[in-house]
Amino acid sequence: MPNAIVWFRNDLRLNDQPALQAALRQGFDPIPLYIHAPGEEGAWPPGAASNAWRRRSLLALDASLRERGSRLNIMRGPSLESLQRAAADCNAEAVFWNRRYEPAIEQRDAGIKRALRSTGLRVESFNDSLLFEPWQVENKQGDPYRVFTPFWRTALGQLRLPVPMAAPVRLPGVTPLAGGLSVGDLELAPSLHWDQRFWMQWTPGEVGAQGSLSMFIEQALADYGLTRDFPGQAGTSRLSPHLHFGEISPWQVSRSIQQLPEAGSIYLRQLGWRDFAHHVLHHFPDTPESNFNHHFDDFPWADVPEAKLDAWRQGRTGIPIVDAGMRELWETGWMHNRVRMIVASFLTKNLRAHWQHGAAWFWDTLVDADLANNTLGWQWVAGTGVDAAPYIRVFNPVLQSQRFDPDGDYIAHWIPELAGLAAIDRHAPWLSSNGVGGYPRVPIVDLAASRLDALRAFEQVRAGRSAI
DNA sequence: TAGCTCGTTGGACAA
DNA sequence: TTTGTCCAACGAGCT
Repeated sequence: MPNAIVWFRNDLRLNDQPALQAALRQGFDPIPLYIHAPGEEGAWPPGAASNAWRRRSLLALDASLRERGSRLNIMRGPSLESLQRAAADCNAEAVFWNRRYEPAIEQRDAGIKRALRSTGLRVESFNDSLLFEPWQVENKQGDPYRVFTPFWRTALGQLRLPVPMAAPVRLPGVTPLAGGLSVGDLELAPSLHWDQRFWMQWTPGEVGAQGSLSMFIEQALADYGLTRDFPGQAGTSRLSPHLHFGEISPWQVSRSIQQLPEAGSIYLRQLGWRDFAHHVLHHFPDTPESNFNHHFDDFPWADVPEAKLDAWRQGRTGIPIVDAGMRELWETGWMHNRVRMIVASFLTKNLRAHWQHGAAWFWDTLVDADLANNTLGWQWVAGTGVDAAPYIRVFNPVLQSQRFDPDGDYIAHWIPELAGLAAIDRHAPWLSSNGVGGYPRVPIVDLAASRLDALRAFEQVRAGRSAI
């Protein structure tokens, strides 16, 4: 049988794997290949937490390929040269991969496709990661959407899930490519081993992804609409890193949650946000670097001292719900979505730091760091992004804490210094006369005063806009 | 074309 | 303690 290279990227699975299935269906022996080329990701090479996850996911993929008689070949970039070398080495007639949508990667892949085709190779790419690719949904004017709800209404009307593609039981054997590396050679593990505790609650790879999905459906899906906002409860799917690395397909998730149509449709909407983020990133490729809403280009961000940014990063702001979230992030590589909004609002509204400070920290520390989602989320909270709200919304972290962590369990879990306080005092310990150990006695910023400052700064943008 | 509706996740305050 | 109303009036998307 002729050979075809299956270029694995962010699709580290064997079920529902369109590129792999295409190779098999077209009568090729698949040669699985992963190429390490962080320098090709533009301004956004993967962060430390992403690398730590990817290392384990690659090991898991290699193991399941070996169980089936194949193996994962690993090379170091540049990608085009690696593909050409690999193709020559194994006499491949075709190259298949699944698409990515980061602007730098889209551009790179288009060039690679042209170059490989010009040498006579068959090259095909597929969607493996989205319910709707960015160009499949458009409004009645033929333009991209800028508001989620109309995007999702249109998208849902077109939703067709593909037939499941089971992982192949056996795969043809593979002769190792010349110059092939091992996963260890890529040096993806953090040098400080700060990720050690991550793996008590995460299992990167396809098996771990299937486990997360099963656990979510058995234990949390039925109450998803009620409990997803409460960070102290296990009410969310925790599928985000698995989806980011393509360890599970959005189609399988979508099919599975339909067991419970009502709760399922609420969760499906979250997958819709994922698609919408990719839609926005594709059509507005400069948004990782600049404001989606250019009226904010003159917004008076504060020049926040590094010490205060560090207090935010390290969970020492003196606002318990903020610090609990930042410590959860540092210790697990993940943060509950409700708390992401709270810490982001605190950084961009109360400290009035540019949202890019936050986006950069999340990018480095989240195991689910995803350029589309990270950019959309930060710009949304900062008010510079896709949200047509006519006035600025400043989260009050104390109110959010009282509403969504009413018993203070989440705070007590991540901030042991405060566990001795009565639940009611954990939201704003500076109001309590009881000791709080080494925890900051007062917040690094006055919430009421900084809120008014943020509203005034926003007013400036509005005034500037109407003057134009 | 012009007008209408409504927008993931809010806060403050009055009743 | 809980619930309702206003905030101040943008702009995307549809009809």
